[in-house]
Amino acid sequence: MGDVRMTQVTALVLRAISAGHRYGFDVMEAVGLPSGTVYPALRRLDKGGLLSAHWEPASEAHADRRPRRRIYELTGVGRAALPQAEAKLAEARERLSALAPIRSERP
Amino acid sequence: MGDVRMTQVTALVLRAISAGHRYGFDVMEAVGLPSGTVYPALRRLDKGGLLSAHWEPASEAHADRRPRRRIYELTGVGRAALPQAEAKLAEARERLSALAPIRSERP
DNA sequence: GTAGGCTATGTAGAAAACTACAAACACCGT
DNA sequence: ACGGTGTTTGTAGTTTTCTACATAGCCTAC
Repeated sequence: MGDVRMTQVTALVLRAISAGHRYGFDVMEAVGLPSGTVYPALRRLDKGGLLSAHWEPASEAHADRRPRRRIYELTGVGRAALPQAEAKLAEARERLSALAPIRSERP
Repeated sequence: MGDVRMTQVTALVLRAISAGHRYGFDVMEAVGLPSGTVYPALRRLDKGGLLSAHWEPASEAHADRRPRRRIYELTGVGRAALPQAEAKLAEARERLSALAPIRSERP
């Protein structure tokens, strides 16, 4: 339950979960990042207490004819961290769109 | 002159230089990233041959009453890499704004 | 029965990015 | 002479992210 650094990736993953994307592969597709980035981020958020995780019942996987998924849900702490995540994303969005005008030197 | 990986940060720095922000501190302000991120990125771009660097003449710094600046310019290779950089930034912008809708399962 | 194609989770090792600091120069105030 | 503010460049050490796999379940086709 150490504290989690709110990076761009963790913010994206947290938002994806809050939007209803409940397992790793789905989050990967939603945010467009590879498994080697998403799964470690999910684990950090889990260990940090912002997410809780459990394996779906084998019956569901069997009914859908696919491997079992690991289901993530927002915790209270995770929900409380959402505004901070959105702030981080807004900050990043600004960085990408806005480029400060060139300072005129020695006018 | 090894090849440089086009990351979000290197793309931002490259764009800042192409927009006329010619030294490290200026790039830092333009892109809103700390020195510990920007200076290593500048060095990678320099070593990769996308930028060329030189110290401004001491006379200019003295005239403006400040420490000397290290001036960066786009090389031909750097200019050629700009579209790739913009593509990377567009990709990142999309990731931040768009969140894929939730897949309905077992309809 | 094994090869191939999805789905799904995961890891090892390298590269990059972040935090926190250091250092130097120029000035101003006391 | 010293501390403070501002500009500019930089580094050390840690954490995060990326690339490139690996593994496994479940299915279809050969």
